[in-house]
Amino acid sequence: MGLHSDMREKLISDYAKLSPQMQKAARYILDHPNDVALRSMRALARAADVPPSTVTRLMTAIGVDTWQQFRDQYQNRLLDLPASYANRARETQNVSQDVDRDQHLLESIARTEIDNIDKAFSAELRNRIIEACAAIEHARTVFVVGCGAAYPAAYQFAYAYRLFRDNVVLVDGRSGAFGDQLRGINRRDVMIAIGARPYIRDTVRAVDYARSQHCPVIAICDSDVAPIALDAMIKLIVSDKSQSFFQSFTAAVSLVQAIVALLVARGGQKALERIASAEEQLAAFDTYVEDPSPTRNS
Amino acid sequence: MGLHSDMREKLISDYAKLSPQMQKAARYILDHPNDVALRSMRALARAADVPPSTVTRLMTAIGVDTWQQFRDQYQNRLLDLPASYANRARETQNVSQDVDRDQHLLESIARTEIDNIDKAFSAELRNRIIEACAAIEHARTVFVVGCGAAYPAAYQFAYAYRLFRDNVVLVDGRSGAFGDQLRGINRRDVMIAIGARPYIRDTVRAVDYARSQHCPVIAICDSDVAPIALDAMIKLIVSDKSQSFFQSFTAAVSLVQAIVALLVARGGQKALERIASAEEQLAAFDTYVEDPSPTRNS
DNA sequence: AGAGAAGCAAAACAACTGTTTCAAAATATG
DNA sequence: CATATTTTGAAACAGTTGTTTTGCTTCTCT
Repeated sequence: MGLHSDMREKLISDYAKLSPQMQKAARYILDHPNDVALRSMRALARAADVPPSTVTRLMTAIGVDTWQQFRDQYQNRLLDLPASYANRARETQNVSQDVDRDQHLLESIARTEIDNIDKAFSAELRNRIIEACAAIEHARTVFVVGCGAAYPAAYQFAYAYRLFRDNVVLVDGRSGAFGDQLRGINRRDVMIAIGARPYIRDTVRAVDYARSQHCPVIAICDSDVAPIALDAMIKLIVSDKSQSFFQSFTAAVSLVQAIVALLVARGGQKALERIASAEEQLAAFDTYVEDPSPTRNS
Repeated sequence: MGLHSDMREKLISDYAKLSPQMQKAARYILDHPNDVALRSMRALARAADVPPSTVTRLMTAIGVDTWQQFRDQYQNRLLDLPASYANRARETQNVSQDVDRDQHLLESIARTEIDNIDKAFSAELRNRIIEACAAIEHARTVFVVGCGAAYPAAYQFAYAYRLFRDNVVLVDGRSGAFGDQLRGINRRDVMIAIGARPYIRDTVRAVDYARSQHCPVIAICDSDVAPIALDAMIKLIVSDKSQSFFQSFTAAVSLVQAIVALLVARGGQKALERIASAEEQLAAFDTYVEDPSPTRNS
């Protein structure tokens, strides 16, 4: 919560009680918080025209054990939120050994997942998501590829998208060769490829083929240099950090849902009508059970 | 002008021509730009699992004289970022109100998603997750059911779980009737049922059948009174709130991943060995594209 | 006025920084 | 298959890091 402002307030409240030289140092720090995050202590001392030892003494004077503790707070401020999660994760990792391990693992997983999603919706990514939507809207056919652990995300997109558009093909290689499903792909289509390390050969091959047919690719993956991201028109890089051996595709699923939601929002009334008719159709097939009670939130 | 993106583009464009170890380093840098700004070169090399000399070599390979030049760009980005936020916001506002609306929608989606996951890992739910793991560990066979939008979560569980246990059946009704896949289910098994309103008939029927055979049910759903949650041994209620017409299964996917992670953690060495052999098998089938280095999260 | 305390900066310190060197290992080439 | 080439990591390096120690100065108070 407090983060770097804890330090800031300590400096301000104790300012009067500090010795003149320490005040000089404190003042410089208050005026140049970024120097704390990015430069060395000695460099900062030089800039503040104070010997290094004064800065160390200042740390003990405001009740901070070490310069690194102090600096970390200022670095986290620069990183905005995400890093503070990581720090908390580290803290709790140290405490965990004696307390309930399972509980702690779950807490740690939750933090990581939230962090992943947070990054997936960063300002940078949001702009790319909007670009991706524009590309999808103009495409003749949308091909979605995702194998193994990435399959849920691919499926999710295809399933939701099909409720209001019928120009989507889920390339799953299930019904035999990929070739069948990719036949006729060309520059007027768009391929959404989802995958993270380790990259599955089938996915890479599908992307390569799409590219060879000049079909633009929207890559949802874990790195700018992932095989499926090379030469992609739009790269949506999501974090797949995970506590387990197994990479997390939560952020990818979330991202894919967001794309669909945005497409619907941009589609306006027409999209909503199509969804309504799709639901009617499902109801006609007796897909759903009757569903008496409304949702009741606690 | 370009600042840090100059460096980024150099890394990406030259990536193919770099040696494997340098690629590893380049990749880590592309994925963790903040580490460049805030940590030391040696610390970064350690995190990337690469000797320091490789990083230095990488610098010369991409035509940068010294690490400091490189780092400075990344530090500047960190300093410029907050300002550019405001700038971009203004820009987009001028360009079009639609883009602005899209941005807001995405922000709102992100908040909702994070909120959903937060709830999925509440203290109450964490205890139930641990109970669920215990039940799964003692089961003869684990049946997983999830239709429609819930299918990704079900698939996710089955896929990850199968990497270290072979007693899972993904009940998808794809290969004909559900009946085949549920044959022989009894009290020694456990069924994981995933679904939210509107409840899909097939899922409900599968749960009813399991219950009739005295098979305990772990229900992952949106309400205590969902048809699939009735008489369930363990109910894991997740929020599926969403900005769109379409409920979000992000939290369910995340929860399911957490269960698997916890099962592995509790399985200890034996589970890890099984995962290793499963991965070997996949490698033998030439599933992955060559990508020598193992996943390593920092 | 001088004993005592407080504030201060220079120097010493061990640990760590980024970089270069060099020999071994891996890979390609003939 | 042997040879040439590249790729690689351990060790060495000079410089810098944050911190502690040391001794000198400056002020205070009876």
